[in-house]
Amino acid sequence: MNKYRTHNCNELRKDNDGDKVVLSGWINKKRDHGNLLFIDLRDNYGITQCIIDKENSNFEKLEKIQLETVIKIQGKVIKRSNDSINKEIKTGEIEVIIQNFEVLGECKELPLPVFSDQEYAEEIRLKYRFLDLRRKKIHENIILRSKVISFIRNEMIKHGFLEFQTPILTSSSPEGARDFLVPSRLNPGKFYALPQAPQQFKQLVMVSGFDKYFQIAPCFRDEDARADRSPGEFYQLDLEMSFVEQDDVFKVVETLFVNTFKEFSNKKLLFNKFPKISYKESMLKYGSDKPDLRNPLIINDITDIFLRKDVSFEIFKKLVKQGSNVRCIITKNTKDKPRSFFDNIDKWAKEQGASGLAYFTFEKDKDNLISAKGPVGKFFPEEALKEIMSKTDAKIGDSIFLACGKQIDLEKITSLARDKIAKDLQLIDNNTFAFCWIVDYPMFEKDEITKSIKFSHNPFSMPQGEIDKIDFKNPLEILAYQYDLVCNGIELSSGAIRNHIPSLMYKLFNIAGYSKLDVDQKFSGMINALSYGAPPHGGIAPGIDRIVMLLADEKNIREVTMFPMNQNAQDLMMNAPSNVSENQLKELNLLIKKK
RNA sequence: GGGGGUGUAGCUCAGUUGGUUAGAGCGAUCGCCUGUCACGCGAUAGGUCGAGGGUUCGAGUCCCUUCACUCCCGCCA
Repeated sequence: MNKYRTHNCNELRKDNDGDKVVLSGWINKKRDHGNLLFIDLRDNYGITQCIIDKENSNFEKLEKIQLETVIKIQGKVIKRSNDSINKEIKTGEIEVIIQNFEVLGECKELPLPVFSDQEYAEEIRLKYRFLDLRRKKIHENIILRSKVISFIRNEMIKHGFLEFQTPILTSSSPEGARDFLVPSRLNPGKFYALPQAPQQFKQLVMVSGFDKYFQIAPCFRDEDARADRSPGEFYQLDLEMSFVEQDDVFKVVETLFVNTFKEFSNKKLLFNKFPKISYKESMLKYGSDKPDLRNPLIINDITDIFLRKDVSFEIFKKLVKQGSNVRCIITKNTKDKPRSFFDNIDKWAKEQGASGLAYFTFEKDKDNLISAKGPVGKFFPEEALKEIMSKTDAKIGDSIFLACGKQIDLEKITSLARDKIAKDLQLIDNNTFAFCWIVDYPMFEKDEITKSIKFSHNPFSMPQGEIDKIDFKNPLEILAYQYDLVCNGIELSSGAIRNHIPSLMYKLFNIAGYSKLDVDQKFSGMINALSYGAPPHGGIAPGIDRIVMLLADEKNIREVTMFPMNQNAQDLMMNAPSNVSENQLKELNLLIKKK
């Protein structure tokens, strides 16, 4: 028999009545009645109420003991009387009468209470993460994360994928995010980089003939943090397949996500077959390439209305003549909303840096004529209103919010407004997951500052269309087999069918300003491998942390990360990053520049 | 790099128009209490009001500077 326990703290039931047991765990809570003491003993599995009275010689010692001390108790299980059963816990029908106990791990006065639903400052939670992780909600989140990863791994293996590890110390790449660098001792002055993703390696795995690969892969990017973005490191389900087209990848991923989300959440899936939305359509209808499809509001472009002679909204008309566009959002049946509802949204838009949102409501007057009610309604005669209604599917009683500006600013403000208005009108069903694919990303985009052409996503993506018919003269028109998976407005994943043809790759890199020599030098491993018989291949890499975040219904990625860093990329518990000794620096041929 | 929010007891927070000795709950310590499960009751200790400077007869409160944490923008192929 194990000397620490015969049962865990979630095991004993009324059938155990009379059993002699040994339990070990943390003191979760004490309730001291002077001559009678209740102790809630907690371990990973649950809680068992233990009890001792003054007759026992251990009583005084246990009465003084600190919460969160680890103890072992020997005792006897007894059934609780009917009126003292606790239905909140699985062991609530019994309790253990303590006969003897032993302290296994002492506990100092706590810097934060473990038994409490209160929220605490992150700083103290991160410093004492081992205490924070004992708390119920986050403890369960971390267990969920483990189960999700196991489940995904099983599913992948079931579908014939092989799991491989790829190097953590690799080379710096010129594209993408900022690298974390590791100095090389044996190669003075040179550096390894931690992989931003195993992108090149997984392609090399395909070239090596392994057909289907996956990995729960750590990825390192030295960029600033956000609520849904850990600084430094995160995990991807990295996967790649040979001899596939885009739809083959989609099929695998959809099956995986539907199964995973059904297994770990009770929320509804809005689509079992994820809709595909082109990048262009998404930017127009939702103002974003990560639309929240739970939100029924849709953006329409009605620039043409402001070319009509009978419309007299001169501010917008002037801007339209100068090249601006007008986009709008229709809200259904909002004619009875108070003025303050509309004005609040206009005020909010101004706070977001826009010039505000104009609005009016479609009405019918007593002569059955359509009119517009609202501050700018008078500028729109009936015929113009009819045209707006047919373009936007608006009905009498609906309202319209209008924004005018340059396309990029319009996309930004209408996207934000779409979220804001839906939130105010409570249009979003929080009990739903709405997945979609965003497809047909442009291969290139124009850098607004330098005016040069650059890759808009992954330079290794395959352009669409027949290869010998691609119009390289108009690079901004070239679409790529590049796709994102989005759920509830969160970007979960990016992927692509890869370009496995070196000659085509040189052409595309040339457009982005890289010579053949540049490509040969910077991507030598890749380009070399693709020259020796590479299969067509493609893949994707869903973010594990964000998947768990959605399943755990958490807003912050640190709630599903066991030992996260803070916003300044510091580990407050381990004191990382830290200074190193002169000797270590010397070995690495490094000098620290004094300020 | 830029913008917003927060910072008061170990923890979570209150603190009015600038005005006497800065408060509460939890936790800690001590005492009372044999059926609680957020047990209850009483007492005690615990404060550089993030830091520095300024205005003022007087600053937790107003002003300036600065630090920490956090959210957002930039950034994240």
